[in-house]
Order: sequence, then C-alpha cells, then structure tokens
Amino acid sequence: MGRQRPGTPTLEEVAAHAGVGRGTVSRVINNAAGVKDSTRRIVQQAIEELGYVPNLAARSLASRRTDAVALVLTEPDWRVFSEPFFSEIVRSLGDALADTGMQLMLTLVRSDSERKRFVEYARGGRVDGVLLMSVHAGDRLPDMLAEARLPTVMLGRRSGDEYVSYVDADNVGGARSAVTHLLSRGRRAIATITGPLDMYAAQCRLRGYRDALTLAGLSGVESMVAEGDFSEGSGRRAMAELLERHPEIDGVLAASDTTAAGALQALRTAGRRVPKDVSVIGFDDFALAQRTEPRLTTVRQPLEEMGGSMIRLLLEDMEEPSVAYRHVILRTELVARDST
Amino acid sequence: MGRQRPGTPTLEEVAAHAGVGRGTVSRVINNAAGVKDSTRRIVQQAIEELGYVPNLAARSLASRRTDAVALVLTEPDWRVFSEPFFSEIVRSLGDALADTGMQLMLTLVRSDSERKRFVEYARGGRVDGVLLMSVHAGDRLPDMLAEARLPTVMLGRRSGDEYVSYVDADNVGGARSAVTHLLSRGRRAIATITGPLDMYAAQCRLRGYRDALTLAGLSGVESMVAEGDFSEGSGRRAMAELLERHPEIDGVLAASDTTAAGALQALRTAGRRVPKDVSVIGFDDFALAQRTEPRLTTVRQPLEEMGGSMIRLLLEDMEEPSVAYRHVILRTELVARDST
DNA sequence: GTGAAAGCGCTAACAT
DNA sequence: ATGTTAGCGCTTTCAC
Repeated sequence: MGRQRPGTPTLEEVAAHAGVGRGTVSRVINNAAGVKDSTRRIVQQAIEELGYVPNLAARSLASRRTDAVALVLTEPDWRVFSEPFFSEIVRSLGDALADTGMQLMLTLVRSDSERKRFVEYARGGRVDGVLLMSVHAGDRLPDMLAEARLPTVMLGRRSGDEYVSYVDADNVGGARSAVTHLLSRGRRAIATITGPLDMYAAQCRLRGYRDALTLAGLSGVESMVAEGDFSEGSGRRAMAELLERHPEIDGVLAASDTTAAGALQALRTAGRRVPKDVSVIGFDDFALAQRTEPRLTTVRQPLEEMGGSMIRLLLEDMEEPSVAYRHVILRTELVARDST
Repeated sequence: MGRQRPGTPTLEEVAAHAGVGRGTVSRVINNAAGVKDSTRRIVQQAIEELGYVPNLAARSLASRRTDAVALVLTEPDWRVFSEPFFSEIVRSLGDALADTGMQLMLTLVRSDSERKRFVEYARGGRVDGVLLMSVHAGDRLPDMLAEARLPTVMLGRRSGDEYVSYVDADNVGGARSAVTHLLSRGRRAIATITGPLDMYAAQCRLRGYRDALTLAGLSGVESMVAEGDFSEGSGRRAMAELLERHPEIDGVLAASDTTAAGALQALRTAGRRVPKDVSVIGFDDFALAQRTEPRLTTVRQPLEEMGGSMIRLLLEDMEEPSVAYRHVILRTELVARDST
C-alpha cells in the first residue's frame, strides 16, 4: 500500500519563500511570541501563497504531542448515541476542547481485540488523552490505559473504589433527595425500580433510596425493591410486580426516566392516578422527561458541566502526569415538575 | 502545555537489546518478509521484554501513511446514530478495515469552523482517507477535501452530477420496483410521500415513482404527491392530506420506513384496512420495519455491502490517486412482507 | 528578534 | 538475511 500526499510545501520552503529562517516560521504558525509584527506578516503571506499546511506527524514527533483526544464508546453504549445525554456530553466536550485547539475523535470499541488495538494506537502516541463513556463494571480497558500511563478520564465509574480518574454524578445524593422529597409530601409506601445492579450507578441510586428511608426512621422493605435495566419495558414489568405485592404503594423512585415512563404506564393501566395516588421520580439519564413526560419529577444530572469537568481533569493529567488520580462527583438536582 | 510519554523504549533500544540492526526490528514489527525465523523470535522477545510500542508519529513521518481513516458525520445526522442503519454501516466499515489493519475514527462536525479544522487535520496527514455519511446538498466539505486531494468517499451523493467518489443505493430503481409491485397487485391509485426534496435521495425516489407510473401508461397526478421529511409525523400529516384529496388511494410509496409508519397510523385512523384496502411500501432507511412494522413491505438497501464498497473505493483512491472519481450504485431489493 | 543546528523515532534504499 | 545510512518535516535549544 503506497499512499502519500505529493508535493506539499514544507516549512523549509515557506522559510525560503519568506526569506527567513525555519525557526521563525515555526514561531509564526504556533503563534509564539517574540516575532516582529512585520516579519510575521511576511511569513503569513508566504504561507498563504504556498498553501502551506503543517505536517502533523512531524510536529508530534518533534513536540511529543498530538493535540487530539479520543472519546471511546464501548459497544453496548451505541444506543446512547441518539440520546440527549450523549449529544449534550459531546457538545460540552467539543466546546471545552475548542478553546484548547484540540481535536476530539470518537472511537467505537466492540471486541477485546479492538480494545487492544485501540490501546496500541493510543500508546503509539496518536492521542494525548482518552475519555471513556459509561464503562461497564468488568471492562478492563481503563486498566489497560492506566498501565500504559495514558491520561484517562471516565464518565462514571466501575465501582466504589475506582482508581482511574472519573467524573460522576452524585447518584446516592440524588436518590436520597428524591426519596426525602416524597417523604416530605406525605408518601410513606415508597418503592424503587433499580437499574441493572451490576452497574455501579444503579447500586448507588439504590443505596440513596435506602439511606433516605433509614434516615427517616423507616426500615426499607425488601419487596419494595424491583430490579430493572433502565429500559421502559423493565419499568412496566417491575411496576406491575410491585403493585401486585404492595397495592398500597404511593411513591416510586425509578433509576432512569425511561424506567419511570414504563412505571407510569403500568400505574395508569392499574387505574392509579399519577401523581395524585402515586408520585414517581426518575433520574433524567436520557432526558426523556423533556420529550414525552414533561411533568415527571426528575433528578437532573449536570450534563453541561460533566463534559467540561472531564476535559479539565484530562488537561490536568496531561500537564502533570501525577501518580494520583482525580475524582469529581457533581451534584445532582431535584426538579419537581408535578405538584405532588 | 507540556504532555509527553516518558521513557518509552525506541526501536533502536530494541535492536540493541536483541543484538540486531534497526532495519531488522523494523521488518519484524511490520511483518515484512525476509527475516530468519530464529532472528524474528529473538526480536519479538526483546520487544516483549522492553514493552516496546512503535511511535506512530515517527512511523507516519517516515512512511507517509497513518493507517487511519476518518468517518465524518455532519451535525444533522447525529440522530442516525442509534439507528440500525448507522450501526450496520459502521459495523461493515469496521469489518472491512479490520482486514487492512487500519483504524476507524469518527468525527463529528458541527459548524463551518469545525469543517475547516477537520480539513486542516486531514491535510496535516492525520488520516489516509475520509468517509462521509449522508452529506447534505449544500455541504462544501466534500469539495474542500477534494481540493486538498484527499481520498474521499461519500455514502450517498449531493446531486445527480456528483463528482466526488460515492457509494449509493439505487433509489430510482427501488422506487420503480415498489410501484411496479403495487401495480401488479392491481393497485391503481398510488400516492407517494416523499422525503425532503432538497435531498437527492428523496428526488430519486420520487423520480422512480413517476417513472413506474409513466411506464405503465398512467400519467402521474401531481396531487398524489405529498412532501414529507422522512419523519413519522410528516408521514401522518401527509397521509391525512392525501386521503382528503384522494379517498380512493389504494397504494402508497413512502420515502422511508419511518414515514411509512406514520402513514399506516393515519390510514388506520381513517378506518382503512392495511394492507387490504391500502398497501404501503417504504424504503428501509432506518430498519424500522424490523422493529415495529414487521409486516411492512420495504425496499431494502444493501447496508452490509455499502460499508465494504466504501472501503474498497477508498483503498483504490489511496493506492492510485487518479484524477477520476469512482462511483458505485448498489442494487436495492423489494422485500414483500404482506400478502398484498 | 532571528538564524542555525540538533534531534524526535521511524522506514526504506542500499550495502553487504 | 541483515546491518547501515539517509532522510521524513517539524520543534527547540542555543547562539547571535
């Protein structure tokens, strides 16, 4: 395979054309200080005339940086793509990077072999840092990157003692405040539909639910907890089961807004008035509430801030690659949209 | 900003460690022929022991290739992400590339400034080629890439006289065969709900519709054509309008399966039995039929082949950057799922 | 403020 | 079959 770009002008030719040294041209294209304004203009004109574009390979070989970061999505998360959650994160990442002049590139990793290939690619120096979205509990990718000492920041974490740098939402606190809210409105029979419990975020939300009940002096009832998987269907099923076991239910914390939507359907099918008889709160993972359940009370995650925080952490790791990893947990916010 | 990977072993150190010359090590890591098996083993062991990873910047500086291609998505297409259409394309691209050892990287381009930044990035030699998905009619990105003489292949085309290399589905033929199918089943009052007519694919599908009617000796009626935008809502609205104007409608060609789903809803609302009274056919852009309308007859696009063809074209352009662009139009297939 | 020179780590052509 | 050498195009001291 012989691919190449032919006769591209080099920095040297620009220098010759402008009648200056290569160092000066380099300074100009890097906006470095210490170049007389008149010289700068001459060089810029030469660049223009020759249609010069810096060779990025040469640049990163010499400078040991690439000004590019990768955002890695592992296969099961492709579905997230269309969700406002994903768009919002990518948008904020893009905005944060725009200021730094870095390129964001998405990488889809399906198999373990692709995982390995990506690590080689990153270790090969093609990116300055790596961002990981919603990594699953057993995924070794973060460890591989950490071993290679590549600046890495995850959105979310795999467990309670995650070491790799991450930005997460305060899931425990969010769940706790949601349940507390329900309690303050007089609800007493509060159930929860969890996410898949092999995911740390789901565990945290369940913990927050339990914490709030304990704090209120109520002992949580195990049969008031039903496991779902963040999907709408699982919300429907779980809610139906819960109602069968506990017809007295008057409050529900759903692990996601999608699950909440399913729960609402099941409640209405069962003849419950929402929110009059039963009040439902969900985490707004997919911003579903804004679309189809606008009146749903939700635990809002600060999506706009998450991307920015990730970039900040990554930059810090790149500046001074310390031994310590950095962790940020962003506050969630309860947005009460129904009157109950 | 000073980022770097410290003390990474270089090829030279590997050579020293293995007691061979650098050329030999280079041959080994590139799987080049002409290395004695015993030597190869020694070198591989040295690589293993030192944890050597090739510096990709140095490699592409010397070899003038990067072994990476970019898949660019322009903003309005983010929604496509979650669709089987997108997954299928990416999957086939990934498969095709796996054989070549190249990396696929996604790039999201929102604004014109990002467009420019990406071109600079690509011209800078960070990728060997560029793949573009569903480019809109007025988008200048393909031209910018073409001017920079970067191997580029688009999925779909912007107009009838597109010059940049592309892979497209035979939209005219698909629409024609769909309408012919309806005619053969005795349908005579055949309407169509188009896509946005500023998109070439939508124009083609409309043309195929008209062609088939003309061919059958029927003169198309202008009021049997309603413009939609590929969305479900537009399908509903358009269908309702069409029914009002032409209650006698007994066949519909929808420009996408999503639109078809909307049309079905409107038909059922209007008391029409589908497919008994009215038969509907849609293009399976979003593979919706497989999910919610399994009985819908569709014009299937060869998604699996499209990715492969794109890679093939791109590789050809990379091997011998000719002046001529290459165009491939893949056959579509009518999949009749209802009895009508 | 600017030029000159020394690499960055690799591939590829040429010796041997 | 393998070692040697000359760049690839840039950044970055270091002089001036």
